[in-house]
Amino acid sequence: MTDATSLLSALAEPTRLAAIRILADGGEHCVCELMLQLGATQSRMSRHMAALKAAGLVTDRRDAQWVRYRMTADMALEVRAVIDAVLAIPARADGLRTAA
Amino acid sequence: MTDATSLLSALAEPTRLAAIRILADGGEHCVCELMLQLGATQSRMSRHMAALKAAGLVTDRRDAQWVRYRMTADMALEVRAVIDAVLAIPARADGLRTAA
DNA sequence: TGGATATATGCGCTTATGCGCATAATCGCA
DNA sequence: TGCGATTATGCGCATAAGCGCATATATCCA
Repeated sequence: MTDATSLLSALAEPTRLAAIRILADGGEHCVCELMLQLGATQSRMSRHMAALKAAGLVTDRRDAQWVRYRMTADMALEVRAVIDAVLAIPARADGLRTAA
Repeated sequence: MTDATSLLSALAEPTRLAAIRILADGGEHCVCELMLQLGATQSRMSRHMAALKAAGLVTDRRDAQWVRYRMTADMALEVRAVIDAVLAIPARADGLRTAA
């Protein structure tokens, strides 16, 4: 799973990458917040987060009726380095909402 | 074109990533060499290289009947950083030949 | 228990992606 | 000019990916 291709595939989608950008603040974010900020449908957002989770990039935690996502803590250094390098690339209108 | 998503998409394919690994030595490599080392069909290899070229990651140069590919020299620093980070991830049997 | 909120998932559809096959295009050389 | 070697490309096909819609599931609260 630490193979580069699956990592890159997980990141190579605008909405997913935008979600990673949000989670990069180190905090927890529920699906509802992510879908609002990214202007995504509920099912769409849910599935994309599931994909990121399957790739091992994020972790989820149930909190009452919410599911809080956060970046995986114990990530391989090489993987984390790739993510950091990717985030260093200025974000386009990747999957932004009103961009405000 | 410097947007992260297209960069990641270009890299998120085993054969293409394996080609980048080969080109990372800084030298020039013809399609014939790449297809041999990676065990890819001629048309397949040609198209993948075209994809990398379209993404701005490689440059081609006609040399007699050969087309020599090499990593793009004047690449954005952020892009180069991503590539380097990706290459730091140990290669699986990505698209290797006899692995010998 | 019942309703409201939040998230996940089955299903079908549309589009994108990767592939092989055959063929065209390019170039060197006899 | 004609042939061999190398690379690109048109075409059709199979599969993967992303999406919306509806529905199921989980949790809280009255």
